[in-house]
Amino acid sequence: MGRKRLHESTDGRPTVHTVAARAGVSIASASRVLNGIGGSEETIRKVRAAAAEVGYVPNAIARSLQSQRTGLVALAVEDIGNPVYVSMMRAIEAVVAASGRQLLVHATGGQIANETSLLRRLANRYVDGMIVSPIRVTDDHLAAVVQSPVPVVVVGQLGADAPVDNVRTDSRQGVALAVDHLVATGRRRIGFVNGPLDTVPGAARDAGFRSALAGHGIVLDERLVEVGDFQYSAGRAAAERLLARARPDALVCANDLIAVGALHALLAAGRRVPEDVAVVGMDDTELAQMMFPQLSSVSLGSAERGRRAAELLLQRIADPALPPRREQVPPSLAVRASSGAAVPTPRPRTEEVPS
Amino acid sequence: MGRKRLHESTDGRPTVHTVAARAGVSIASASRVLNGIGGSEETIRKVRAAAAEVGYVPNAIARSLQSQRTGLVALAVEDIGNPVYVSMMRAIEAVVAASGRQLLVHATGGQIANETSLLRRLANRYVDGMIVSPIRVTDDHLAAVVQSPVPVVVVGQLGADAPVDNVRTDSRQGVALAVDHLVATGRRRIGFVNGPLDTVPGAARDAGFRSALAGHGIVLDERLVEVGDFQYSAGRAAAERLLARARPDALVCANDLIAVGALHALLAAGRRVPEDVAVVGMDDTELAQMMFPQLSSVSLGSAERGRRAAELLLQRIADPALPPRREQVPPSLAVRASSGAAVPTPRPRTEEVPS
DNA sequence: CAGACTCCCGGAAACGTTTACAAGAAATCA
DNA sequence: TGATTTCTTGTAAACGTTTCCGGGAGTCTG
Repeated sequence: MGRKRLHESTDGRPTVHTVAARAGVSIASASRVLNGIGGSEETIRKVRAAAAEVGYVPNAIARSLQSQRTGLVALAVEDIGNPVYVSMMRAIEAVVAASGRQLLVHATGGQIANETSLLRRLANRYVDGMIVSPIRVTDDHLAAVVQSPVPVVVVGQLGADAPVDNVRTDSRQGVALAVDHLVATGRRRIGFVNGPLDTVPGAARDAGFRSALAGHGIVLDERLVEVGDFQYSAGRAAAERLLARARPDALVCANDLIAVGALHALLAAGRRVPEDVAVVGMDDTELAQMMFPQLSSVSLGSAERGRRAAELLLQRIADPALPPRREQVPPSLAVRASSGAAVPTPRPRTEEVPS
Repeated sequence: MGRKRLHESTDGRPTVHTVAARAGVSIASASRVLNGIGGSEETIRKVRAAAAEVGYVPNAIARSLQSQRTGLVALAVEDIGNPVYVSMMRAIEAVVAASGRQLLVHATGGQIANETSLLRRLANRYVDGMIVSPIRVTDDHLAAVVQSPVPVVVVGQLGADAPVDNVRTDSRQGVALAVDHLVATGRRRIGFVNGPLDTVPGAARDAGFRSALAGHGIVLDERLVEVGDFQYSAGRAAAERLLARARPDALVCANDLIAVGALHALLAAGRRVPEDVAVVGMDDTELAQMMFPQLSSVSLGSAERGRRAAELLLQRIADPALPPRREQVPPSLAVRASSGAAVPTPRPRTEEVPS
């Protein structure tokens, strides 16, 4: 009686039951045909026809519940407007796509609540695995990562010995590369425009800057240090504040967006780059090459870190029992016009121009 | 017998059965407590404790199968490296987040197969709805959109009367705005660096350029038209080819990335911007303001289009029976230094600088 | 104190799919 | 022809959750 109405809802979308009924076979046979395994010619024909007639499209959620996988992988980053994450994403995408999965990206906007909620939501089986690149880390956050039901790989620094797959770089050393280069080219009043100190990269870069200066025996003038956030306009504002009270002969910037902001601030203040002030950015994004003058920038290997993170993730999905691994990608410095000794500003040298 | 082992797998993660058994209540009660509906104090205490002890985390896939919704919305775009999609994404994100849902982004890389496969996969219930912004449209593609089991909103041009929610702009008119402006400021040899003609926006902008010139009675010199793709480096290469064979006094570029490439090509060729050649980009992205000189650019209202698309999507999710709607956002022109009459190049006027 | 009402609980159905298992039919082989 | 294998099919369990429904205990009301 009531039993009979089970899968005959007139309004809803067709299910495998609908198809099976229409084809006059069992749902098992229908499912098998639709998945291309087995079935006599006659059955195959009938099921295919029935499916086409009713416009059957399988429900991926139900399939995933059964198969315990979704074929989806997620990447959570702060700010997708930052080109460093774009290159990281492209690298991840390539690896993930090669494994037949699809990559989804979520921008958390730097709100930690947002990121943990994402972890709690997506990681609860909507995706087969997840790569997160947090810039702030709290205990709550770390707990969410560790407890996640699906594999999670972290790009960036995490608690010292959290049992989590982790790909990092040494951004302290990265800042040191920039400082060394500037000192070697004769700069002494080196300023620093950083992101927030309560972020992991912000803190690391601050420490790196101080220790690098100390390594050269330079006493840091605190007026040469300013903090904004990791965006263009805040970077510009921070640089303007700095320039209003001090006269640096070089600026190290905590990422390329800040560096572009600093470039604007400098030119608006009538300082020439690099003649009066050298500028070095960080992350070595596409943006660095798009600017005038082209920006020197410290590469933190974002594409490489993304690639490795994706590989770690796929390995762990294949074998969840693996021990936690940690990989490190070394920074390197790309010297371009913005920190060249006496390169004329507006005309980049041809060999530095991307082809 | 075998019946008893049902939910006692020793290896797997805890389920609501595990929690219920441990708390000594039924799964119904456990579920109710975990969802915060009903339950005596005693039951609530026991279930909460049991859940905490076993580290229970609900399986979102199973929940979605039951509830027929996931709380996720997807956005599929070509190239997430293009800042125009970043601003669109931000606008969408704001609307979607306000509805308590999460936004996921997928970059299709312009491969049409990729996009239809995404539609076929994600739209099959992994998400509650989807916004797609295709630049190439095939019949197959259109069929995938129309047949999608979940609501889909298209940003951009689609077949004339496809029964699909659609938010578009008039990019022909957008190009006309640029041309009108250049003509009004005395330019006559106006070149055009476009994206691929087999894309919807590429074709529309080509048509717009030609008809705008014709509207001013200017005969188009075909050597002033060049095609690349919508990326920076291809745009630069295209501009170089154009400059090698013609001497424009202005360049209209089909988007801001191309415009930046053109800027490089011009400066590398020793032409001053805007004194020798005026440049106008398209999309009015953040990038336009980051360049030297700051780029004039035609805004196609990407943020507004995103916002409207998100609203249409949410409305349709709430009521799938709505008739298909179409909205249009008018273009507008932001004039900056790159097309100013005689503004000195390196120093942008302060009022044009973002604060 | 009987009846009505509320509250809490457990059994079981339901979401839509895949798949283990067993049984029946057909084909092969000795 | 009888036994064995192969192929196809259908029944039903399973994935993990939510929720309808009915029953039982307790409380209120007249």
